[in-house]
Amino acid sequence: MSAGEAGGGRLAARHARTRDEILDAATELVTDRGVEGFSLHELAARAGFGNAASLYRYFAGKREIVSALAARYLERLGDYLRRVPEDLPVEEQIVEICMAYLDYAREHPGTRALLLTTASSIAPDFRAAALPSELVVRMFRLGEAARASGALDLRDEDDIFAVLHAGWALAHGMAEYDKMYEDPERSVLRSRHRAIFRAYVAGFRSDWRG
Amino acid sequence: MSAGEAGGGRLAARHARTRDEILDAATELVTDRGVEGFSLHELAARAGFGNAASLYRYFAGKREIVSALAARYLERLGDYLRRVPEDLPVEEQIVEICMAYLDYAREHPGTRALLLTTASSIAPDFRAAALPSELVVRMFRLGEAARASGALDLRDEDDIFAVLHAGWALAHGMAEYDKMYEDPERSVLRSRHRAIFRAYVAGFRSDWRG
DNA sequence: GTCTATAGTAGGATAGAC
DNA sequence: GTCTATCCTACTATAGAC
Repeated sequence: MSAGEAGGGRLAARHARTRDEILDAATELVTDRGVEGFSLHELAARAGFGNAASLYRYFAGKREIVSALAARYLERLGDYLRRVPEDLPVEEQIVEICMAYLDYAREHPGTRALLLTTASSIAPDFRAAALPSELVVRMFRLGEAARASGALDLRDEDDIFAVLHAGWALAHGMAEYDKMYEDPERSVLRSRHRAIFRAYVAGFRSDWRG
Repeated sequence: MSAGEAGGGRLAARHARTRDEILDAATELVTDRGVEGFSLHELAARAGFGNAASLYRYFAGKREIVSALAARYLERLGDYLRRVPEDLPVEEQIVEICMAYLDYAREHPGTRALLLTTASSIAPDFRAAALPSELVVRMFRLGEAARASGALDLRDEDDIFAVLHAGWALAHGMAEYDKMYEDPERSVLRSRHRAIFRAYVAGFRSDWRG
């Protein structure tokens, strides 16, 4: 290979690494103060630069940084969800997917907002990409399996949607609640959370329409 | 009564009315763009003033406006919750309280964030006051009644807390979800939402600990 | 590729005429 | 009580030296 190629490759790798480091620093700031609460000046300082100007060698501007950050953590949330074994019984699988969401929220506090909100003032056009469709499909398959096996009382697609809807809402709400009341003994609560998710699933076992 | 008193009273009333109008305008702006997304200039314009300076006759600054807004909507949420009849069966009462939260969220979109988040960049010290303790007490009484009557499988105070925790999370999450996917046929969904809340309560009827 | 310097903008808040 | 005018600060982004 030519020196030019090798040098280019190394430089590109270094460039990518620096981008990652900037995103690492941005993560801390976003966690602490939110997307609109941190400045590029602060970010540059935390990433080891003397001035914000240097950041523009790596990103076109704040919007691009926020976009890249959202993409990164969307991917990471996907990792958590994918880690749930597919061979678990349907009900447990639903519970564990909720737990995975909660785990993500605990381990990446403050990044969830990136995945949900349109950071309008930063990027009027920007909306975080959806979860990989592979995962969305998995959720619906799960609901379909619960319907087919009779594990849950689901009659049609609307019912399946209701269960998934409720699951997302519950997991999201619990993550939100936990964020407000941070707990020193967090590990104790995991079993508690799992029990609540089990109650949620159990609620759909027999007629729940009224 | 003296003319001074009467005049003072009238003027004070007019002052209060203007304050209210400002808050009305602020509600629209907060709903559209969020607490940090609107400027006093915009607010003044929408409230019928030519310039932001006039606002300072009514509020000390933006922080005070946001605080007053939060107080107003906290009170309003209280109204929704109080409207739920106290003589309903326990389970239904829990369901209807969740529905009341959802109704509030639908009818006052965008104000919920005020009640939850610390609007840090606007008011570093500000955190919305809690719900009137009267209402918090009611929730716990409700959980206690569900335990005592055996309507739900609750063994101790932690279990009661778990039910309430789950209810809040579910209602909050559903409101959040609905906000993201606004629906033209919203009224159709109310029965759907109620069914989901019923499923949630039903999940706690028999052993839900695993 | 990092720096200094600075342009350009926006928003909160105040002074003072009327 | 409302207006015009202005100060101050903070922030994004760019230009250009090194």
